[in-house]
Amino acid sequence: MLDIRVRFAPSPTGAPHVGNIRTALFDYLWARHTGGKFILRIEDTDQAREVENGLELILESLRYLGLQWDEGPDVGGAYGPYRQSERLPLYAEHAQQLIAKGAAYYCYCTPERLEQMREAQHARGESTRYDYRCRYLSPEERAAHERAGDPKVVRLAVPREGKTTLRDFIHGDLTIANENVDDQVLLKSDSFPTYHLAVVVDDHLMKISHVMRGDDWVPSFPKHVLVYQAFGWEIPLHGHVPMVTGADKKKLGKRHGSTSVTQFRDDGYLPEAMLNFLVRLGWSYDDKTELFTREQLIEYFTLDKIEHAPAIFDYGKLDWLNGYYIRQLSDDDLAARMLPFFERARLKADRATLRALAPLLKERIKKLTEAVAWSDFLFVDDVEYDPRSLIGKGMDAASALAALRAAQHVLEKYPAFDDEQKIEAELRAASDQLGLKPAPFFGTLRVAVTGKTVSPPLAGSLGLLGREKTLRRIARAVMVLESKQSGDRVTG
RNA sequence: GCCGCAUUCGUCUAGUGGACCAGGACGCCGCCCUCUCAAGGCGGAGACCAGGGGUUCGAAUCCCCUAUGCGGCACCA
Repeated sequence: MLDIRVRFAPSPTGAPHVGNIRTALFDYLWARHTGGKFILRIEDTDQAREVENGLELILESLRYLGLQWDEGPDVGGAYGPYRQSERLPLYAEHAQQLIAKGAAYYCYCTPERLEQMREAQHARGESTRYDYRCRYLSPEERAAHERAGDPKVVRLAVPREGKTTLRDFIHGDLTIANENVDDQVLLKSDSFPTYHLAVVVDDHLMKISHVMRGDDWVPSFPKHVLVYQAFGWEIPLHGHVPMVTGADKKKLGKRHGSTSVTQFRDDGYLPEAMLNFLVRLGWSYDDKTELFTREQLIEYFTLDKIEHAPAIFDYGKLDWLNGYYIRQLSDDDLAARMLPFFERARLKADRATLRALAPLLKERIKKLTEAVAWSDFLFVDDVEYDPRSLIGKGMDAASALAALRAAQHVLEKYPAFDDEQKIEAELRAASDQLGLKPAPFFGTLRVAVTGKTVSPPLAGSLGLLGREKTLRRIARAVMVLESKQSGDRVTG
């Protein structure tokens, strides 16, 4: 039985994208499912595109989702280093071997020349590709370039005939005619490898058993297969996972909304919801199950259930899932997870209050960020609102005033608001006595106390707000209505 | 332009020749519950399985063609 070793190999060019991280999830699940190893390798071979905190963003994203890696740049492992920029000699050496085997050659073409070449090809309506100029250089010409010290790259010598096939465990056999494959650069003039050399060398050296990557890599598989064959290496199992797209079916990008994993974290999405959502983009277990715990995913995940076609990232369904997982949280847990969002909003929310608030918000919020807007009235001195909203539908200023005074009477009797059920019952009775339906009665009280027309259940909210603030706010609302009434009389 | 991949309700998907006049979930609509908002319960609309040819007693499922969409065509990954 072969040792399962799968790797996630991002390049540190920015915050990891949900599409990429979905692939990482598949990698992780496959490793855990099989008892294999999940390896993190950093493909930092493009110095120009690298971002300073790129590595940190990758690690953060993986940690947020709990995709723990077994080998990687920070934890090491038997096949390191795990940063390609630290493996340069390896690539140079292997490029050398390919040249010796006649599978690759030095190319002295300048970027300017290549640019002109492509322009000309484009003008002629041809597909752009290297024109083989340096592939067939005479020994003399080659020596001249060497003597002149011209910068050079190493290019793969792709056969001009035949075709190359890759057995893909998601798509089946993929085949591309060699005549359509470019003589790709393998080693750049700055002595860094390109992706095409580095992946093959590293996947082989790191004994990777399964290569999973996005569908957008399909067109370049022949280059990799050819390199494997030139070395005489066994080709790992490959699977090209379908793309994750926006609603317009185009590759997910900034214009589609949030796309980076860390952004979702900051927007208040739970890792368990993200995990569940991401895995269902391109993978399913059966015809009924939508909800999966991490443990279940590890148990159920198999490669044969991966979808072939691209999937649209449905933000609405993610919200539903997130709401579902929030409802499953214990009050303590929810409180702990909400805390940072209140801190970020500069509200002095203490753990105990949040813990008591949790059951009230649990079934009302879809994201942790929403907790703040629902409950900020608890953590400020006073609330602002449009006085007109004190008067509900079917009410007038007089009835609203009566409702508030009745509430005042009821609430003043209680030294503490701890018996919510009893308070609610009494408020209801008071409302009844005034001949008001509960809706307008509680509505007026709600605005007076929370400043909102929508809030968590009132009795619970009053309990959390406390007697002093509650009564103060009601008294203020009474004054507002009184002055409004007298004002009405004066002007009317 | 060339090459490649894909195509089941709006969306994510189940489906691998008969159990499918196509099942589940999100969303949507209605009802119930209800102090607001949710959550929850119940019910409903929604896919001639991209189109056209075959193969077969029988096709969403196999083959061919077409269409459409997407992806790739760098000394980027």
